Amino acid sequence: MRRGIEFKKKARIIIVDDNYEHLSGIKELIEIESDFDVVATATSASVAISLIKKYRPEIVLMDINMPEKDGLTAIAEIEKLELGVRIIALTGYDDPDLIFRAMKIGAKGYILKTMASAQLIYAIDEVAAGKIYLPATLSSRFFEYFQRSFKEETEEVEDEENLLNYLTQREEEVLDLLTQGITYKGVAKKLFISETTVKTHVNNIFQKLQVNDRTQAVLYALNNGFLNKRKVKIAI
Amino acid sequence: MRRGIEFKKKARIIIVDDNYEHLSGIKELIEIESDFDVVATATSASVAISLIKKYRPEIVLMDINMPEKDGLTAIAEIEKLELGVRIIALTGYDDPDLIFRAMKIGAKGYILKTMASAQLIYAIDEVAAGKIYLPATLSSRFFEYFQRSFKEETEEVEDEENLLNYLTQREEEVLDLLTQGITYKGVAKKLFISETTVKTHVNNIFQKLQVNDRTQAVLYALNNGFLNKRKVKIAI
DNA sequence: CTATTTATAGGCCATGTGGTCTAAATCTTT
DNA sequence: AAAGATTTAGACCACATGGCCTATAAATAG
Repeated sequence: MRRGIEFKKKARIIIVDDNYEHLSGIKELIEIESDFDVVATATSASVAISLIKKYRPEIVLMDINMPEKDGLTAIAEIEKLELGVRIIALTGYDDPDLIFRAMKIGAKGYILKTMASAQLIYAIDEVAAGKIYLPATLSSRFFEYFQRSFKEETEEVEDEENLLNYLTQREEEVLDLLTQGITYKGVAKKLFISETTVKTHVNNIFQKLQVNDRTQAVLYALNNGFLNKRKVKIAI
Repeated sequence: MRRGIEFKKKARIIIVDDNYEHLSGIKELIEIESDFDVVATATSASVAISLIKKYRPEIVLMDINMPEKDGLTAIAEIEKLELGVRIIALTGYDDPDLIFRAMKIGAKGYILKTMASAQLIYAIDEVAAGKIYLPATLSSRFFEYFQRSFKEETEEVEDEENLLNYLTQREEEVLDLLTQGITYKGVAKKLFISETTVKTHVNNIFQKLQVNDRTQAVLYALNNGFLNKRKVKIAI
């Protein structure tokens, strides 16, 4: 929109792809069809990382199907450097899990090799402008995967019998302190009750949770959303 | 594309909005501009839920800024019913947190009231076709929020000194068994070593983790990505 | 080839933990 | 008002746990 008025800095790009044919193909495409500046290319992730440190490009196009060090690991490593490099993942597969993982570790875009070249340029444009770019088809997949993984997560917790529901208020308080690694004495002091009372509560908790020591009780509590209960209430 | 050839079932829609003006506006818009069937409308979430149970619509347009029972809670409840209803969240705010939460609990679309009516129809079209629809601007926000929350999550774990790194392999094995709530005896059996050896390891673990009982050790391990280490290695 | 680390194991003792039983005061529910 | 659940508390006992110490074989590092 404001093109032509604002100063247009050519974004510098590094392309990484173990397939040399494809690499030079993309390079040419970008040089001809766009006004980005391809400052370097690499056919392996390790070389790419040193090049990135050297050239500090704005954008990295990263093939994530490479032998030895794979692209995802490379992306994670680059992100860790915190150089402000914006990485676009490039691959032949529209596997939702792959997309999800790439976005999770910080990729700012994800495009398929089969996509039209115009879309590649557009993606770079968007990412260079600070946005995140996923083609509509992929973002749909991403969302499905996202929702599915989230549903499983909450289902696991709410599923069937959650023995935590049988605990009384006081027992929950005691368990809460147990999950902080506090002893009988400590709990007694905090709740202003005697140590034996705490023991009684703890024994009742064990029976209700069907465990026989505090570690198992704490693990049960943690695995069954004891701490999450509050979090979920606030978060959703 | 295959329009006209395939049998076109009119998707049934229920619209929920506490603002009556707006509600009827959308209703008219849909009835005139699309061929969806608005089977009912509601101005409160609780009424909406009973209507949904009765009419079993394919699509629900849900305003998420409503008094009393808010839209997000309503969406969560409807999703829990597992009626296969596809919900589109409708609101005036493009708050990324709100978008994220809506998608998290299962909304299949999210559109702003300020958006053009054509976009609303398009969104319904997409969602009715089984896809998930987020306008480009919102999906960008969503992704940013997604990445940010994920980054924080991993940073918390990798941050600074992780005392777990000082543990030897054997100590990690022992701790692993402790995080499963196993006693000295059990650990000894599993590792084919004597009970006193286990105690020695455990004591060393305590010192390294700067704790003084197993519960605290387990909690430290869990909070500092002990179990995640493997997961992360496999997952990323 | 020594020095260090790691894994192994034992003893001793204080204290924490868990099992079981009883029981009273208080609060809910019917 | 009676029945039931919850919270409180005690006694008793077996055993698990944790602190502290020493010590040896094996592996690793310098």
